[in-house]
Amino acid sequence: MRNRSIRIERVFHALGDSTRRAILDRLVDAPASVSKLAEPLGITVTAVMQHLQILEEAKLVHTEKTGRVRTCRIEPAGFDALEEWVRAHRTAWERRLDRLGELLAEEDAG
Amino acid sequence: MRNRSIRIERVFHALGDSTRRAILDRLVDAPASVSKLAEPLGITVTAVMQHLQILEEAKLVHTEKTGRVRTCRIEPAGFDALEEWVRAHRTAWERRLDRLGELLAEEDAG
DNA sequence: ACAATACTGAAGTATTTACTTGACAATTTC
DNA sequence: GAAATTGTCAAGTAAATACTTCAGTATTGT
Repeated sequence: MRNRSIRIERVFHALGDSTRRAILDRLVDAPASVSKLAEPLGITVTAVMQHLQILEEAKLVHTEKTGRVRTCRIEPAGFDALEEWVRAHRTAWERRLDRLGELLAEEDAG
Repeated sequence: MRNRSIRIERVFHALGDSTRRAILDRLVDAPASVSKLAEPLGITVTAVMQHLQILEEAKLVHTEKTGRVRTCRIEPAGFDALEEWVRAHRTAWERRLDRLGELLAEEDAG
């Protein structure tokens, strides 16, 4: 079994904010420094740092500081966890509908 | 082109709360009334109503009132939008990594 | 008709959250 | 080594959010 222990809680919390999603949108194109991320968002570097912390906890972003600049990149683990969650819920729901369908078919036949 | 106009904004906002996710978990198993949803959550029916409104706006849940009871069911549209978003972001990111790989390979060769 | 059930609406509260400011630390660059 | 760049820390604020209570309104059962 793969390490699925990334708390989906954190992933959803992280993605629940539009600024953080904007950060992800940006990082999908290319890695960026904290100040480069802040610039188009019109918020302070401090604010971006706070968002980055949440994104890191959700394993949606990985950051690394070399010298005085912190480089931020997409990390796929959080996305994996999210996709997994959606898939699990959808299939559970579809299975139920199938069972329901069978029951109705039986009723019709009987 | 399919109807993708469900605001992903709303989907993420809806899923950003653990009580709402618990409601979804419950509805995946079976449809339920508002009071049945409230019972195991230990919150008032009013609170559940407020959550349901948000889940409906995100098209994750559909509710329908017949008589005095409102029945709540999973609606797949919101899940579709979510899956779509994850996939789009992942592929964009992977495409970039591929381009980067090619560039590095060229550098090595040259 | 009356009581019980199931939800709805308005209004209030306490906490969380996104953001700021301002002071500071660590690199680069000149 | 002085000055600019880039990030970090602590503390504060205003708005959003998840709840609550209480007072209704339909609908159903006796």
